[in-house]
Amino acid sequence: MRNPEVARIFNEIADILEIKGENPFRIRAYRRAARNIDGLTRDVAGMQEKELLKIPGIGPDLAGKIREYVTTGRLEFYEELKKQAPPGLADILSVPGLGPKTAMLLFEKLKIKSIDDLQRYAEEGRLKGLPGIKQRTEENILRGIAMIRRHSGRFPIGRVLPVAEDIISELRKKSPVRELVAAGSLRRWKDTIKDIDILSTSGDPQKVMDVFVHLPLAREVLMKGQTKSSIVTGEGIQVDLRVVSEDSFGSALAYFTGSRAHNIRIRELAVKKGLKINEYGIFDVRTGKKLGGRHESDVFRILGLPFIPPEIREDAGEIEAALENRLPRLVDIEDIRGDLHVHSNYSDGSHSLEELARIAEKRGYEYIAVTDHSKGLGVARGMSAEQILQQNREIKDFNRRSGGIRLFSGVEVDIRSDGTLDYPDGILEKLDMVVASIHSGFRQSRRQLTGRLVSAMKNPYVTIIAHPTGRLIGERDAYDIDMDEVLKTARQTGTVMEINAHPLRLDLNDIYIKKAVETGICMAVNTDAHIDYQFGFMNYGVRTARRGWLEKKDVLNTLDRKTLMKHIRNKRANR
DNA sequence: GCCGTTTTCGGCCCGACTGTTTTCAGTCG
Repeated sequence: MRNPEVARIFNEIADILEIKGENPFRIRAYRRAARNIDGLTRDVAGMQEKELLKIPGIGPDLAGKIREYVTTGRLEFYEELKKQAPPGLADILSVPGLGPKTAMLLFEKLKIKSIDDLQRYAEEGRLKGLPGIKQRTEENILRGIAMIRRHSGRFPIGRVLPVAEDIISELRKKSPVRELVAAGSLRRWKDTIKDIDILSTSGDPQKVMDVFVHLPLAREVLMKGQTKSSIVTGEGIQVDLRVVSEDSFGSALAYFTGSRAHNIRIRELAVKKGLKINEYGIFDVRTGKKLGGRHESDVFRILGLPFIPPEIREDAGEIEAALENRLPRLVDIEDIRGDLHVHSNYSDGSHSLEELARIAEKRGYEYIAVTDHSKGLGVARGMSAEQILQQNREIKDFNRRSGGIRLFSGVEVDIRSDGTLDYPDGILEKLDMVVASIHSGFRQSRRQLTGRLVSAMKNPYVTIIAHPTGRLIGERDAYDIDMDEVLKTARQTGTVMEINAHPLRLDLNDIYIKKAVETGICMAVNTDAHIDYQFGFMNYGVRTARRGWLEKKDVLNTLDRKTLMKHIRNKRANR
């Protein structure tokens, strides 16, 4: 897959062009192309010019550049550009408050071409005296450098959401807010978040701003204005708060939910219809009359579009789908009837089977699958063959007694480094369902890792592949597998792919989910819960599923118990 | 550099805040 490479190069080209002060629309064209290539499920290396031209934002020029790069491994235009602006120069654009104009100035006047250079000059007070730079700017640059040295920028959503909830509840208690919601990438449920955007309405915006910048968790105040302020929390997360009037709330919410690329497309549509959209409302350009803005739905309605759910507002085809009235009907948390991957105290979970059943019942589930670790996973107190058979008997016994919730007997069987499973088929066939996953040998070759998953999927008793890429957001990269091959095999064998809802996993991720949907395979959204509160992770999983355009019909655990069992037996029968 | 029910040229989303300015450019989202 060459797409990430091509996307990176286009982004770097955009950076350099920006520093050179080129036409902003040309720069935007490169960035848009980069983004669309990155989100593509097909490899651009295998596409002919004609197919490339069908990608939004790719015209004859960029199609040619893509072909040049994938066939020769080199892009002449890019090599030339790098000679004109040193590659490190683009890095200093990551310093907050420092943009392309300043970068060029610093390079021309002082030959600064890296963040290290910049820091040295700033510390020695040698930036002062350049046009537009005085004491204050120098201080801000040093603060900015310190900040990016502390944090790489994006945080897993599971770490950010609780912070946002804290801030929202504090503001509710201490300031005169009416509406108060998180917007931005948090409302779109991206798996990683750069900053928290909060939107509110209030009769006294100034008071809200005052309370906000004095919140105990505000370590630093980046800016404070009449209607907009920014702070940085102790964890290093930037939080932007915006206050608007009640009758602008809807348009402001649409605007601050983004994504930016989505907004630009929406506003382009508006311009074509003689309308103007900003955070204050939707206006008729000719008469200046305000047509709406109180409710977010106004924006879509006035444009003649169906409502687009926040999770898919990425300019990744949702605008086209809306225009043609073929938006997906996304799966909803209410559709989920059970969890097919949870652990008990038979292995490394905290609860007994009875306790798990009570927790699941409280959530309104019809069933859960108890899937403890297999013996190979010593660290997780994996079960011996005797133990799992014992557990199986206990589950059957429970189901006989229980009138309500149903427990499925299962296992999270380890896929060993040679691709074999940790239990023989003779044991697996006694269980209702089998979840299989990789827990070791992450550094094997792409071929080996792919082969392990493929051979596990070919086992008729393997129902679900759990956390298929093994990534831990911010801690461990996905291991190197050929996802096309894996999805193709899933399709052929009738194996289900998991969307692991743990907020550090969210694996498969949105991009792969979309690809899986296109491949036509069935998925399951599971929490992998080890303790009661983790059952609540289901929402993260469902939101991620929605980002991948997943519909209810694609999700195994939206089925009723009988249909679900039929699905599982189907694979076993087709061996 | 892309794009087209304003179609092969001339557009391309829109506004808030900061710092250094005496009216605005740069940056950000």
